[in-house]
Amino acid sequence: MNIGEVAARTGLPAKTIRYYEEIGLVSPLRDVNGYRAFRESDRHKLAFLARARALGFSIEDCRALLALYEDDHRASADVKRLAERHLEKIEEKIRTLEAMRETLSELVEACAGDHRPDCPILKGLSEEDQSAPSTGVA
Amino acid sequence: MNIGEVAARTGLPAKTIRYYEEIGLVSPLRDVNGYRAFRESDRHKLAFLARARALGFSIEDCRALLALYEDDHRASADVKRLAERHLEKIEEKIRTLEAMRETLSELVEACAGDHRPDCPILKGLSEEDQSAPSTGVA
DNA sequence: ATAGTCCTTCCAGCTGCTGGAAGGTCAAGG
DNA sequence: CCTTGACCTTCCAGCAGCTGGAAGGACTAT
Repeated sequence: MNIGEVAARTGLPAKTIRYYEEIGLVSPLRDVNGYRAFRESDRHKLAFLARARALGFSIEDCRALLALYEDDHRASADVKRLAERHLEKIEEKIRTLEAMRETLSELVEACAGDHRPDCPILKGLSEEDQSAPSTGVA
Repeated sequence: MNIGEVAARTGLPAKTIRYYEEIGLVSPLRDVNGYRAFRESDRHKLAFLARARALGFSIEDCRALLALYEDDHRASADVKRLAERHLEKIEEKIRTLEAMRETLSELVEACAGDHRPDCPILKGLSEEDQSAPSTGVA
């Protein structure tokens, strides 16, 4: 299988697949012409990665998940721990975004949105009394 | 005011303030010794930026907001449009993250998390029948 | 004079790709 | 045999938004 077919079948851009090879997530063979030759197992790995990435796992998490996936003697506890930590990060991000939404939607609602310069949004952003809210978002 | 004081009073790291100067968001004066000399107006701008960033606005959005803030003849409609577009992006991100949380928490719950290798999380990630979910997340 | 804390610039690196240039390879058609 | 076009290759640069560190100057207190 050439990279184009793998890309089509996994939904990953060819560029991304090359990048994953570069960082050692997959190691396709090479044809004599220099083209990457993907085995079924490579394609399978890449599909796994695509799904893990779609769930928001970092590349390093994906690497760990893949290692666990390929380890017959893994303990499901290790996988679960990883997933739980990730779940917490997602929930944290959701909370941060919801706080932003809350504040922002209040400001937006208060704004007339007409030709005049008076604007509660700008006013809210320039108010001195609130210390800069630290969202801790990455 | 030196950078240290501004950093302490805005909550922004000095490094970030230097970066904001580099990209033209603020233009502090310079003392004869080469130190940045921040005016009240600079500090105010930086506090504005800190709050806008905390609401998740991109740097370019912040630049636009700052320009509107300093334009006495702005129309609040312009500010509102910008904020609404950003609000939509936030909501989109929340939806994406909630979908991740949904899937992930199901997998986590299904996983025994013990010493055995059987793991619904890894199984879920390796299943072929579902095409790689496209979350459209950035 | 010295120590310690500030400040300066510059360069490199983080995540996870993505775009583009310059060029090799292959299959089909004339 | 030659060309066209679609594929593939490598390499280099860039995105956002900082962050860390090195190397060195400036200021304050003793």
